[in-house]
Amino acid sequence: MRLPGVPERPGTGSASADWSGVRARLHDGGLRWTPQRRTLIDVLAATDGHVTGAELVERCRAIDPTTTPSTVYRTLDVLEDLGVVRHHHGPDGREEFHVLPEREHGHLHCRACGRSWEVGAAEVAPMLEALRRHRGFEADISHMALVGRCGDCVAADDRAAGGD
Amino acid sequence: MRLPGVPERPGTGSASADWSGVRARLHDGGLRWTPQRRTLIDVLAATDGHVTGAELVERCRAIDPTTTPSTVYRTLDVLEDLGVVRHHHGPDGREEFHVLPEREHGHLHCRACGRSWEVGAAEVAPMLEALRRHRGFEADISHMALVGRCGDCVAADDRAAGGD
DNA sequence: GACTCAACTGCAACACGTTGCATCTACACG
DNA sequence: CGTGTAGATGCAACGTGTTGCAGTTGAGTC
Ligand SMILES: [Mn+2]
Ligand SMILES: [Mn+2]
Ligand SMILES: [Zn+2]
Ligand SMILES: [Zn+2]
Repeated sequence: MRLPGVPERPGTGSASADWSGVRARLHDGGLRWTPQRRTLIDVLAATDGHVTGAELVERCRAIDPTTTPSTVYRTLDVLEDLGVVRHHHGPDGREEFHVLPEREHGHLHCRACGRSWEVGAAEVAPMLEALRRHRGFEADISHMALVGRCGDCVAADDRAAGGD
Repeated sequence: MRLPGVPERPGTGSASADWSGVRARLHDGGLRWTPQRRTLIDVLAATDGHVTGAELVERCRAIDPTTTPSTVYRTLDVLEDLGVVRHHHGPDGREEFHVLPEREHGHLHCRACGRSWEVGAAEVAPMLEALRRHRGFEADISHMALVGRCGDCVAADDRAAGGD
């Protein structure tokens, strides 16, 4: 029973999602609902797109200054088991989390300009399908992060180097 | 003029390679040949396949106990610029180095059993080619690491779960 | 062999997580 | 509403790198 004065700000937060369900799913697994976990869920609900682990710790501390990194990272592990978040690693190996991805996707990171893009499952499916057929290997698309140079940076380099 | 008593153990070390050339190429770039760099080169020359950064630091310390991590990591950066080593990141984001890869390749890591495999450039070329055509993105194959479950572990899971 | 100076090193501090362990607490049950 | 207990927390120590800076050194030049 939602009060009229407290709109849920639909469209904000990731996917206007079933955060309510998380508590129930924790209980179903014999896990617990704690103040620390609620803090992190609040942060995640207000987050869109990709965010680093360190950034999540910082945002939790903004709500509750007593927040401890180990608790946040352990809770993120739990939430990933639940499928609520997914992580991959940036070019330097640091963790990046995606909250409730609507569609499964991999990641592209440009070393030159630092920007990143999502790449839909369909776009990489042929290769992953080939890996499964040839080797039986089932790759985790969400964890995939390709590093390289984006079109803009390649063009810029070409202009600087070979240009006539 | 190699002495008979000090065989080079051909086949050991990576690619029985042109380590001699490294010193010259450093000089060409205005860089220096130091005892610390020689230690790391000695370690790399005796290494086959993939090895973590931490492991390299440890092996340098075995030769020279005064070895400092920052020097090793900075030298690895230099050597990667020279193309002597390549690195990627394991499932946990830690660095793994490959010494003088004979052929360019990506990496497969099984989350369940921890084993890993190389995947030849040809095997992933179609997808990377598609990325280049559609987006202009040039992915670095050597840095690619796909995480998932290998054929053996998938089969084992299937047997445990669905098996009749 | 001495001079010079950019490249290099070592150190200390930091960033990002992870782990072991003692303590605490959510919550199922009576 | 108490009690018991498995699950969760907080802390301290650790692992893996990275960075700023002051001091050192490789190697080109005379
Ligand atoms: Mn990297
Ligand atoms: Mn990972
Ligand atoms: Zn770019
Ligand atoms: Zn496996």
